[in-house]
Amino acid sequence: MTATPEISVDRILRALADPSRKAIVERLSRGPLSVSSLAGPLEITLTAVAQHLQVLEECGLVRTEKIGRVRTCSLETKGFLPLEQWIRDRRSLWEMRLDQLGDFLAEDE
Amino acid sequence: MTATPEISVDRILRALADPSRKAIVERLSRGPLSVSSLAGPLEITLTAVAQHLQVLEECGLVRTEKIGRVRTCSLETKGFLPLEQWIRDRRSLWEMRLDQLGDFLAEDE
DNA sequence: GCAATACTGAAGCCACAACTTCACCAATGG
DNA sequence: CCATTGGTGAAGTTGTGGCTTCAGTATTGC
Repeated sequence: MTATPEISVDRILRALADPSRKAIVERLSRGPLSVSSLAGPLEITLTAVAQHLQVLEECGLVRTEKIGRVRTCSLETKGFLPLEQWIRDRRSLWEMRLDQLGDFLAEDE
Repeated sequence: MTATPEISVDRILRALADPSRKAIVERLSRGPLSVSSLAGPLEITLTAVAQHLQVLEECGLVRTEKIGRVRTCSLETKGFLPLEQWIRDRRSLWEMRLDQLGDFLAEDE
């Protein structure tokens, strides 16, 4: 019933799996930054950072806005929701199954 | 202050970013399965599945036990906790920052 | 005991994605 | 108005990870 349910989870996972992109998300969670100030601490070129930002933006984890010549990037926390929901689904399916099993076994651990 | 804090999140994300491994996790969330029954629906060899399972086991998302010649694989839902915590941390850091901003601005959206 | 099943280990292939470089454009400021 | 800063686009390089094949071991059933 959600908008783009499954595909987005794949893209979010792929996006966050890269160490540079994960680092970008972590830095942005402390507040918005320009592309060049993001590039500083990371040991990669400005171009690479811009490429990462495009991926993060496409999967809804980051929002950017260009004012003058500066592009300001900020975290879109709503972007995490599909992933969080996916994890919850795994757990609830698993526990549902364990309940059925409980009809037969009544053991500890 | 957690056990293996940051490294494990990286490994969990890398593990789940692969479509085959994500599919394995999804199928296992409905209940334990053997390696060969996991391999069936996926269009890859048994060897490939075994390799994926090793990755999933190493990052704590799957537990396996070999009885006789059959290795039974089950989901370890606790394995998701570091990732869930990481997401929560991003959000709370971000919102903390928004609160400070509220001292200056009092706008809607 | 023999065949089939269920997996394991080593080794090699290959596509892709993360990077780079270079050339370029657009704002800003002294 | 020229230099600097901030970013974009295209094109090429390369390492790695996901896959395969093949050969082997161990368990199970007939």
